[in-house]
Amino acid sequence: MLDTLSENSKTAPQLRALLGLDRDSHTFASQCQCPSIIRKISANETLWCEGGARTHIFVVKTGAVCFSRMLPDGRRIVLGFAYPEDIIGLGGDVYNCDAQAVQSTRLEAIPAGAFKRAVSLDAAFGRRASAAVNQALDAAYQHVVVISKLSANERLASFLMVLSNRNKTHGISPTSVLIPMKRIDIADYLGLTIETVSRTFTIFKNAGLIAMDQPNVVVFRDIQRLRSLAAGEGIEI
Amino acid sequence: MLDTLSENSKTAPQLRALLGLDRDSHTFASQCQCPSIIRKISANETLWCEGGARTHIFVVKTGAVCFSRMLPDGRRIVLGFAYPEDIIGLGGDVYNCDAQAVQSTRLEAIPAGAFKRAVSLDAAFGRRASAAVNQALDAAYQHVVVISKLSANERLASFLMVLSNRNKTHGISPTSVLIPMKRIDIADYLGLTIETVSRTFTIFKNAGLIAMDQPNVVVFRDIQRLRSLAAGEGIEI
DNA sequence: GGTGTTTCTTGATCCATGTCAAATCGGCAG
DNA sequence: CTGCCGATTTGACATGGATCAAGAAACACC
Repeated sequence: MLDTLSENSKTAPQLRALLGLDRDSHTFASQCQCPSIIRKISANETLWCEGGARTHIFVVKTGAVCFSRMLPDGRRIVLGFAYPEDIIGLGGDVYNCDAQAVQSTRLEAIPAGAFKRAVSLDAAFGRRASAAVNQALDAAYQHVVVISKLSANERLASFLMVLSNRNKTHGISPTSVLIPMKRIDIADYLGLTIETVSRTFTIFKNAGLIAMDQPNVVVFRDIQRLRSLAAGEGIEI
Repeated sequence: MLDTLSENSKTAPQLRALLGLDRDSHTFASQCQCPSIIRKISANETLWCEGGARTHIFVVKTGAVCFSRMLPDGRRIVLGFAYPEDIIGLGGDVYNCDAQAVQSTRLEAIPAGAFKRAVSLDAAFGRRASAAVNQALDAAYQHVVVISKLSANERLASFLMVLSNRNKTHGISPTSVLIPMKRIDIADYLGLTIETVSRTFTIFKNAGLIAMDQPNVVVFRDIQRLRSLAAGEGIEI
C-alpha cells in the first residue's frame, strides 16, 4: 500500500519549505521530528480500512479524501471529507472508518509509532494533535445535527456552506466552490439519495440561490439565504 | 451553578474508596491529583451550555446525563447520553453542546484548569483523557451511521443494544435494560418523533422481540434478532 | 385515595424523500 | 468527429415516518 512513495523523509520537508507549499502541514511535520514520506494515491484508491491497524497519520497535501463506513447489507455512510492541510488518521489503535481518495491525492505519511512518541515527548505537539481530534469530534456532532433534523434542502445548503467557509479560511473566494466528489459521496454524506441531491441542486438553481455551469462548480447567487437554510432557521425556499 | 456541592475535595475520594464505589472514576480522580468535588443535580437541570467556557470536567457517579443541541427554530438534537463511570466534558475551550440530567444525578467535578495541568504533567493520564475523547468520536461516528441510514426499527434496536452492551460490560444482566430517559430524548437521539418511538416499541412487543411491563423497563425476548436489526443486516421484523 | 398534569400510546392522514426507470450530459479513446 | 460509458438529471410512482388529534396510563401532589 505504501509502494507509491516518491520522496524520502529528509528531502520532503526541505523541498516543501523551499517551495513554500502547505505551510501549516509542513510545520506539523517538522514539529513531529519523525520520518515523513509523500504518498500519492489516485481517485477511488483506498488509504486505509476500518478495523485495520493504525500504521500512519497523514497530512493531506493536495486532493481530497472521503471517510466512510459500510453496513453488512451494503448501505454506505460517508462520515466526512478531508482537504489540503487536514491532519487525518488520528485516534485509537485501529482506524474507525475506511478512507479513500475522491480524486488524485497527495499526502504526507507519518508512521503512527513515531507520531505517538513525538506526542508523548512534546506537550505542545500533543496539544496540537488533541486539538485535531477535538475538531473531528465537533465536526461529527455537527454532522449528526445535519442528518438527524435538517430537510434535504437544508442539508445540501449546509454542505455547500461548509465548503464556502473552508474557502474563506484558506484565502479563496467564498462565493463559489469546486465540488471534487461525486454525487454518490455527497448523498451518502448527507443521508440522501443521488436523485434527491441532484433534484435539490436543480431547486437551488431555479430559486436563484446558485448557478452551476459545470456539475462540479457551484457559484453562490444568494449566500445569505443559503446560510439561513444551512443554519436551520426553518425558512422555505 | 456549583452551589449544590456536598463534599470537599479531600474527603470525597476517601469516602468513595471506603465505600468501594465507582472504582473506575475514583482511580481517574485520584490520578488527576487535583481538587474534585461532588455535585448533585436533579432531573432536567442543566450541567453546562453550548458555547459556555469549559470550567469543569465531570465523572458521572449515579444517574444519567443527556447531551443536546438546539437549532435556531427550536428543533432539538440529542447527541448522546452518559452513565455512571463516564468521563464527560472533555474537549476544546468551550463546551460543544448542552448537557442536562435526565434524572437525579451525582457527578464528580474537576476544574478544567487543574485537569489540563494534570494532563500535561502526567503522560499516562493524558493518554487516558485522549482515549476518552477517541471513544466519544467513535460513538459520534456510530451515531451518524445509525441516523443516516437505519430504519426506525433498526434505530431503536441499535439504541437498546447499546444499553444492553453497557450492562454487560458493567457486570449487569444484558437481557433487560432500564430506560432512564423520556421518549422525547430517545426520539431526539434517534432522529425520530416520540410517536414513532412509541409505535416501534409496540411493534417490538407484538413481534415478541421484547417485553415491557413498565414503560421504562425493557426485557429482551429475542436478542439475536434485535442484534441483527441493530447491525444493519437488512432483515425485516 | 383522589385529582390534575405530564407522559405515553394509538389512530387517521399527509408529504418529503425513496425507488424504479429512462433520458441526457460529459469526458475520453481512437 | 464519433461512439461509448459512466455520471447526472429528470419523471412517475410508492412509502416510511411526520403530523395532527385524541385517548390511556403513569405520576406527583394534596
